[in-house]
Amino acid sequence: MSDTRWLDENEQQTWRSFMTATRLFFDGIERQLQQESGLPHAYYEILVRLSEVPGRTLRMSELAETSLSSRSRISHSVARLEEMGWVRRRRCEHDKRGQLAELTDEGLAGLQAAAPGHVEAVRRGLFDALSPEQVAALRDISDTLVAHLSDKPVWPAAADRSGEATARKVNG
Amino acid sequence: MSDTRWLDENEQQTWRSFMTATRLFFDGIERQLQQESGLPHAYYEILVRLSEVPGRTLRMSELAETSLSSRSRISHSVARLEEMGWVRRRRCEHDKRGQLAELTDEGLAGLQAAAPGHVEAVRRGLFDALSPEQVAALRDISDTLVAHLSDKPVWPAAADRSGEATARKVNG
DNA sequence: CAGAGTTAGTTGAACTCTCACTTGTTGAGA
DNA sequence: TCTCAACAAGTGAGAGTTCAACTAACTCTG
Repeated sequence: MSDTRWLDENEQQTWRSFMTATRLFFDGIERQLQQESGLPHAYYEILVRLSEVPGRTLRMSELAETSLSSRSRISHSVARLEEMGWVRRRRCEHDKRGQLAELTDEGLAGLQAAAPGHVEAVRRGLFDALSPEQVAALRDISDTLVAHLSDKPVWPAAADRSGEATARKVNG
Repeated sequence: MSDTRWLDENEQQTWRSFMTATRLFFDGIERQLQQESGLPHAYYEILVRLSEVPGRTLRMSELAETSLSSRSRISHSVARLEEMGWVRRRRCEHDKRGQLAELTDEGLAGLQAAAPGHVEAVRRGLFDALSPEQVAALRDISDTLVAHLSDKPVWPAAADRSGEATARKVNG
């Protein structure tokens, strides 16, 4: 631990620029969605996932995985979306522990209403700025990072995403 | 508004990959800092900015700008850091509206204690995964985006960052 | 210099997210 | 079959962020 691999000048500047770019960009995305559709980006993504699946229905845990959310977050989010009438919860037939989240017609309509503004924001903030070569490079880099981080994430996943029972056993 | 410039297949996949990569990466950064140092990444950045400036002191609004935070966020964050004894607030001489935020010795020590783990996480999550060419490309892309988004952000800045008085005047 | 408008910073409410804990269910092995 | 670890999901407290409203100080301009 004593010999930290510090960042050199180039890495330092790359890191800061990357951080600044992503903050500026995602803050803008978040604000656009919030203001025009009253929806956090995370909620929008949940709706997208549901809309893309046959039956517009997914188990809570699958929804959590595909939206890169914790189960707890999905519970809270779906509860909120259910209040809005955009998602409906149903019991799971074969596993009584399970719950199914289904996108309602209202939810689909809401998503379709929100989509144009959101897509426009993504285009303006990202693709309008980058050359085709940069877009290709960005995709390559992102794919590399996703592969890298899916295997061994920067930091062990939250206790919430299961495994805490094991940890308890091991530790106590 | 009716002719949305939808994303084509390549853009769609680039966008999703980019989103996934940044989420995975920054979630990891956040978790590492929180667990090892009990600090949100935003707070860490505040400490870094203060540590880099002569006198380890910055006006609240300058701090807000360089940390890409709203004034309100900075107010809350500095209040929290002050409670911890890591930052001290002082009055500003020449502008009685102003407040100066100063990094204390404890704050500097805390930052120095947090740094190695954080830097290691950045390296493991980002630079260990990418080739030198990819790092160069990432820097180029990020610089491009920062320049683009600083000029015309995806979405108008929050009311908090001033200008709402003007808006009120124009609208009313 | 008076008043209008602007700027610096704070505050509180509302909301989301995380973490740790709890409930109820499933399934494998003694 | 009984038992207990593993799993699915929900819950509530605590923390951070945002937004709008507010106070106070500054600065123009007539």
